[in-house]
Amino acid sequence: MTPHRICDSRGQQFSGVSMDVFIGFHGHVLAAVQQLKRDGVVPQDASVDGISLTAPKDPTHGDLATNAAMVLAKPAKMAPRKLAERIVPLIASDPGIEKVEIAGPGFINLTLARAFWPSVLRMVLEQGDAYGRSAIGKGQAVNIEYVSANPTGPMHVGHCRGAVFGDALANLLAFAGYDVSREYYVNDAGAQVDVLARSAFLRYREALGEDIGDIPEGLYPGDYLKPVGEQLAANHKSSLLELTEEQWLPMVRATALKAMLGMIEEDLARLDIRHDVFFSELSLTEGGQDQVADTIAELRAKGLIYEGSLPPPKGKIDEEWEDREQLLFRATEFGDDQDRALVKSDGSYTYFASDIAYHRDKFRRSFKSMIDVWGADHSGHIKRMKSALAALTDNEADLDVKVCQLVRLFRSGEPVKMSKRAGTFVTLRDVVEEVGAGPVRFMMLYRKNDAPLDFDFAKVTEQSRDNPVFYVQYAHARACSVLKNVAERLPDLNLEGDKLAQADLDLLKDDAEIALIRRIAQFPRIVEGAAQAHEPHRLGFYLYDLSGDFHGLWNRGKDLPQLRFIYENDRELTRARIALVDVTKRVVALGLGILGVHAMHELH
RNA sequence: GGCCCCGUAGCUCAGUUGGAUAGAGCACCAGAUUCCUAAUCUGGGGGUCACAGGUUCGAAUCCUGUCGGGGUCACCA
Repeated sequence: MTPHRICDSRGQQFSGVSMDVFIGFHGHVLAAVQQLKRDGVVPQDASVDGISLTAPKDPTHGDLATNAAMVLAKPAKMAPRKLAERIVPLIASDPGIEKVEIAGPGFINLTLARAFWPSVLRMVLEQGDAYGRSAIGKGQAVNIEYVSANPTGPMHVGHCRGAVFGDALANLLAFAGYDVSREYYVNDAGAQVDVLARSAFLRYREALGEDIGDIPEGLYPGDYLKPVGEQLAANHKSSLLELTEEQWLPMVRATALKAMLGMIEEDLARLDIRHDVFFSELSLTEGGQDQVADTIAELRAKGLIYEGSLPPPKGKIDEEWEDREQLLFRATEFGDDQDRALVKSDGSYTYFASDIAYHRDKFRRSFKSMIDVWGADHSGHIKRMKSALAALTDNEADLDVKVCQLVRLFRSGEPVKMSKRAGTFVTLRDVVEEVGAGPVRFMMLYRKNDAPLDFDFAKVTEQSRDNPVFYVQYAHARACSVLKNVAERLPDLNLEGDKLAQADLDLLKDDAEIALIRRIAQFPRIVEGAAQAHEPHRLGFYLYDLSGDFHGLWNRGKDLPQLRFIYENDRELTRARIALVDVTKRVVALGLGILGVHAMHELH
């Protein structure tokens, strides 16, 4: 593929397929391999799956490198470098490729024609906000379940990371061409919501004028239940007092649940998080049906359910532990270290039992691909959940459980102490109000999900290079600033819309300029890689690097005025550089958009 | 004791799913520095990728074992 074909193809070549600017060259390498197969140099059945085409870290290795010769050396029974010599002439003829070299153990390094890089810019300008979008998802439906915090109170910081992670991952997958459904599993069936109801009932009595004293041990003490009590008092006057707990509890519970969910939705909205579906656990067993029982029956039919007793828990001695026969799922058949209980001693279903039914329901809603975002304390449950789902769906469903490790809060290096009992835990709302949604989101994503994360209130608002939030936002703001300045200083320079794409981009020759373009060209690959690995943090690190290249280029203009973006002595060159600035700005904004962070036009 | 995660520069962490001489930021050292509204900038030193085996053309990455740190371990959610 030549550079010209790349920039001339408007809808066709890039609609529906990867916008990776290197994809054409990859095809080229594969075509060369096909030729060698026809020539009998490489056996027909040799796999080409391992052949990659990547941008090497070291620029002296060219723009692109392929391992094709090394991968095929064994099936072809040839030394890698010998085989490389056969491949080289087959790709060297492409006019888009300036130089082909064999290096190291058998890498084939391609140096692209200098004119290729400006063509990348032109393409990005034409693609606009579609740049980097991918079709690898093929419209496949993906269900991503995240947050799912118990509806018994406001969200605290602990929920924050999973919430942001799940939301950004959902954005990312949507950007990569998946059909994403965002789901919240509402645990409205367990004992904790009865506790919620009793706590609300106490507040109801308080609202009626009764002195309730201290909140008893075992009930939720938070003030956030006072409005619920007042609402109950307004709706029912004192009538609930006449009823038995059995009678009032369902009513009070429903009112309290609705209030709690409303509060949680508000908290999430502060972080720009909105779910498509709130799935009620209670709904699994309501309305004359019992999906949990159905689920257990299905598993029983597969011979995976039995009555038995479990060995006592190891590690700590639990006084209340009693040996009893219970209904168990054969998780050990799937590599779990124990079979798992489905029914509690009081006869109700365990959380696990409901959760299986819930995942079965997702599958029945035709989601074959599911992602769950869990806190680290639930990691021990992954195996049993996967086991149960595999059993129920005959391995047709794919479940990826992403575990978010703990967030440790700091204030200028000092750990923030939190105690639920003392009521000193930091809520999600506190954090967002103090530092803003954007910084919270970015910091929560600037780490691998399975590594612990330190969150320092002072750090996220610091204006320096070691605060990535600021550094990336600053790149965007700086680009905006340059665009604004050029419009003022050179008002007759036509920079509107697609005029920018007509700038003579070949004038961009400086190494720092090319380096920035190379980074921009990586964007679609980063998106695809992050989407496939379910790792949004890669995007955050990419944006930091991209911002570094951009700031670096700006800094060079300090010493060398001829390298400044706005160079009044050369209007055409300025136009070309403005195109580069504009594209950089767009890519930063696109990347931030996927992370769910609003790109700022000015910083103060 | 079982299972899961982690172990990379003095510190905090990346590492394109197995690629070439392992990279950033902070800190440290040496220079430069009043600016296209904006974080000062440039360069430098610093590593047995916890350890030992294995897999192969090639391992920080995959497998096994050891050591160290964290989480979790009937019924709760």
